[in-house]
Amino acid sequence: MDGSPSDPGQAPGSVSELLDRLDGLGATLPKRLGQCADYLRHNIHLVAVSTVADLSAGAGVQPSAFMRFCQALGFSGFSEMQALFRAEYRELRPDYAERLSQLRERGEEGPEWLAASFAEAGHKSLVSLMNGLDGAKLDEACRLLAAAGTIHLVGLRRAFAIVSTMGYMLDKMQVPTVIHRTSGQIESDHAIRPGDALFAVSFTPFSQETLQLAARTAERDIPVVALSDTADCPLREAAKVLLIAREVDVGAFRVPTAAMTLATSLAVAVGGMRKDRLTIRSNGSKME
Amino acid sequence: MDGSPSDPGQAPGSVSELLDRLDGLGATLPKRLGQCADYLRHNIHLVAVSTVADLSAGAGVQPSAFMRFCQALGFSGFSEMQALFRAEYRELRPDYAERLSQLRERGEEGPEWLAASFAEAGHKSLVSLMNGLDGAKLDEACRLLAAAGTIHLVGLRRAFAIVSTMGYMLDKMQVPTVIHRTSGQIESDHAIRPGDALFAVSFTPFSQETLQLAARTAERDIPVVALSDTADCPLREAAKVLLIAREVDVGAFRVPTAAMTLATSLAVAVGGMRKDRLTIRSNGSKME
DNA sequence: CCGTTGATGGAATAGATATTCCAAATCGGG
DNA sequence: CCCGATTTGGAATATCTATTCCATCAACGG
Repeated sequence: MDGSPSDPGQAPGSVSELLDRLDGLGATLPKRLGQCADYLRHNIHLVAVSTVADLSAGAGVQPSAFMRFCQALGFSGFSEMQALFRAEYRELRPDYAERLSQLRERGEEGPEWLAASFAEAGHKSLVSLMNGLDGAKLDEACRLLAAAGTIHLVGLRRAFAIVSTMGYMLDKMQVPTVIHRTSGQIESDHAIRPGDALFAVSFTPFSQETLQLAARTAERDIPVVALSDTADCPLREAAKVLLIAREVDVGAFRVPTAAMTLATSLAVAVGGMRKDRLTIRSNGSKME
Repeated sequence: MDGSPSDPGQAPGSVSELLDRLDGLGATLPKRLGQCADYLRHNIHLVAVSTVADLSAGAGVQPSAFMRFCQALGFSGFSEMQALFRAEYRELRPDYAERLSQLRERGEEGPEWLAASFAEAGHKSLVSLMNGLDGAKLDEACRLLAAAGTIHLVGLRRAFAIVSTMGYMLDKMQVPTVIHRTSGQIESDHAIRPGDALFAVSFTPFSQETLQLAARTAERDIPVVALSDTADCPLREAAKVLLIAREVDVGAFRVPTAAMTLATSLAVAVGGMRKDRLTIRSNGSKME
């Protein structure tokens, strides 16, 4: 049955299985098939809605080469591979898009319509978050916070939800954390000591309290990591790293979906690095 | 050029334009084309990845009927219509899916990988939120809160981010709101007066403080609206309406994307209803 | 009840698209 | 430098999909 020796004979049953196999094949593929593999890895989302001609052109190869590539992956041909992507697409796909279109029939502005709109906005925010995300900056932010003694969090108004969540998660992971509420007193400053770090969150319009705390902390050479919704925010002066999460709005309102997602990722990553540090320090005996 | 009188001659330039036109055509369509319209409204997401045969079968009509339907919408044929959906799909589509697949190459567990995972989880949470959303319950929740004098919010730990955001938004919309922090005192109770309403948020594992405040408030016949991540949560006894928002997790962690989206929708809807109420009361003179 | 108009189903056709095939090119080893 | 094995490009073909056409059917007005 399976003539060629490297062919597993079985086609992948899901997209992630396919990606596994792609990784498995590694660099053993001939030049043109390698181009196909690269192109596929970077443009998975196109498979469901494109033709072999489109894809092969994108990869810079002949259709026949792309065909051979599909077969090298274990499929009978392109159609079988595409079926996989289409099936996955059908399942995961927003029923909410349908819902939105149904809701336009009976008047808008109701809570359900709002929910659908905010959900759609959330999808878009997440997409744009990932499109604009700078891996290096994120790594750096992570490193700074993981290296700190105590992590100080500040964020008011809309931003408070973010620091509240981060504070809760960091605390659960046993990372020393303080949430600052600048209720008039300036005493916050003294709690932030050399060796600590400050994570400041502020969206337009920025609260003076947050900006000032960040500025004073930076002046004392304590590292500040900032999260905002725009790159030209006053925090960029004080911050060693400025992360951006912009939300898609519905009317004048927005859900902090992207910011929340980014902040949570950061918290979990920092928690993970901290755990490693602890494990090493205590000589491997303390786990979990 | 355009022979038929009812044909606008111009094809829609986007999916939402298409839906507009669908609504415009309303019930003027003959039976079979009406079936197509219905099916399309409920299955928009299938168009990009299906054939005329699939869709017409789904709608229960002949391919030729579906063809006529596409033309009635102003397209030259099905292909032109499908192109629209495919284009929209290509644009909106998660680059983050690609990113995830690229990241599997160079080791996992880094912050960027986490962000991509949480983003994907967020997409799924939003989809499942909208799939499971009960419009009637949401309306009812909205009505109860809009009718209240002051809206009281309670939620601790993970839930605090939710009430914090709601409190901020309601306040911005000039809805009288109090966020309760049960810092030991029971005095919270006295602040909640007849005519008010309580919005209680609690996720597993539930905090006693929230549950108890909700229970005591319900006993006093003050309406309680609850938000949780599971239907069998202790709040269901006290609550007149229990809303559910379940999050997809990454490992042991989750971002409160769905809950945040639902809560924000509720807040905006309530704010809208309040404004109407105000406008009516003040005899239409106060607008903005 | 009949004739006209519009809608419908199904088969025929035109057009894409996937898939295969083979000659030419390339590569690697002796 | 040559020979065999592999890979490649492009054209030929098979398959599948969209699209049209027309005979039949239902609805409606006279």
